[in-house]
Amino acid sequence: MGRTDEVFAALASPVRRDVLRLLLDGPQPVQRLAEHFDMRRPSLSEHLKVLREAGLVSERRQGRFRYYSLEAEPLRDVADWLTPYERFWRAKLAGLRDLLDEEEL
Amino acid sequence: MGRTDEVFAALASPVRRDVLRLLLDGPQPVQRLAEHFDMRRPSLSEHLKVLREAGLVSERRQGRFRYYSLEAEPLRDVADWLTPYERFWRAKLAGLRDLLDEEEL
DNA sequence: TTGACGGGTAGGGGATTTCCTACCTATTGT
DNA sequence: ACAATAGGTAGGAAATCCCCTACCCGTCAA
Repeated sequence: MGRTDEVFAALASPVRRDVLRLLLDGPQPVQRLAEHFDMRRPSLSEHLKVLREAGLVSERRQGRFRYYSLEAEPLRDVADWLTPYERFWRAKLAGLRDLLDEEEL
Repeated sequence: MGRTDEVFAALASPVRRDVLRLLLDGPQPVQRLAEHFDMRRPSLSEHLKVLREAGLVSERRQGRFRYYSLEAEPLRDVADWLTPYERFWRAKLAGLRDLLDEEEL
């Protein structure tokens, strides 16, 4: 599994996407993140592990707390992957779909 | 599972992302798509089903062929989801550039 | 020092994924 | 009409995912 694969796989879970959204407000300890989820803490720990291994979060230990921070850089891969499709949904919005269809066949 | 969930889940598979990439060249029958994958056709059919249910492809029957087309519009959800993170990876890049500039001194 | 707290790991169970082979339908060419 | 072709569905096996409980370590406070 390449790194981009891991990033897309990590984003496949709504829980993990929610974690990233929460981290937009800044680094937070696990407990605070856990308040937002209806699951036991070890399960959240595993989600954090997936995010860590995809490079999407980092942790900083401080006393008995572990602050998790957003690492958005791998998301650039997603944005880059998305680029070639952009013109297609823009075309759709502009009502140019018929034109595209003619081009295609 | 909401629609955005389905889209992210569909993109989690490298095979399905490859299918979308192939469809950038225009609608194609299943056979032609299958040439690019090391798997039996029914397995590919199931991947196509996942893409269909996520709204990422559509099919048009013509004779005994089924032409699959890219439907990029749901990808806009992904792009929208990405937006709030953009400034973070830009910040990171700027930081790296600053570091490099310092080193160059 | 001892308990409580923050948070990770181990291991298991059920659900889901992903591949397979076998089979089915619809269309086309002979 | 019949065989071949395009491609979907059925059902099963293996792997993976996601949640759980039980347990572990490190840190802080009494």
